[in-house]
Amino acid sequence: MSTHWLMKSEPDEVSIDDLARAPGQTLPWTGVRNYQARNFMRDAMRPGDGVLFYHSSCAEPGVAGLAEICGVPQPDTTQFDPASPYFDAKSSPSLPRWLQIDVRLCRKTRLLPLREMRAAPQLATMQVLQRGNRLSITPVTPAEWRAVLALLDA
DNA sequence: GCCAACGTTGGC
DNA sequence: GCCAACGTTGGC
Repeated sequence: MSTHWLMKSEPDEVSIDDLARAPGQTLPWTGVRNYQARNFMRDAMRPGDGVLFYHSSCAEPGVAGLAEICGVPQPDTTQFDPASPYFDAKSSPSLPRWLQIDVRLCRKTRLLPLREMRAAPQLATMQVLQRGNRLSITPVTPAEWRAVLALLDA
């Protein structure tokens, strides 16, 4: 069982500063529309799991902070909202297709750029760095987690 | 804006 | 169940 994760967010949508400003520095992680990522939430995430908060699709992609999983998965509210870009007409409240889970900020860090991550041999196994990776949630091994923390503190 | 990689859709 | 077409992701 994994206890660490990397979660991608587009800072134009939800940035590390948005998380820092949120009540309780906690936000529901909504908008996941990939079954593999959903299944991680449903089957493997536990309260207290460590999260690398990653900024993607932006000028400076990379890890922007440390967070943790809070609570248990719930139906993603955006799937039922016709005004939301994440609306899913094929889902229904009686049989929700997509899940959200609360994420709480532990600390904002320096931006650890993707470029620097790629250059670190001890991070070479990270799933997010593998060719063609598109998953918005990926498991992080304890060794990878420690290596990222070491780079952040360096 | 480009484009490689990958997931999803839908006809058969 | 196959698989071609299409849409999305996300770094560059």
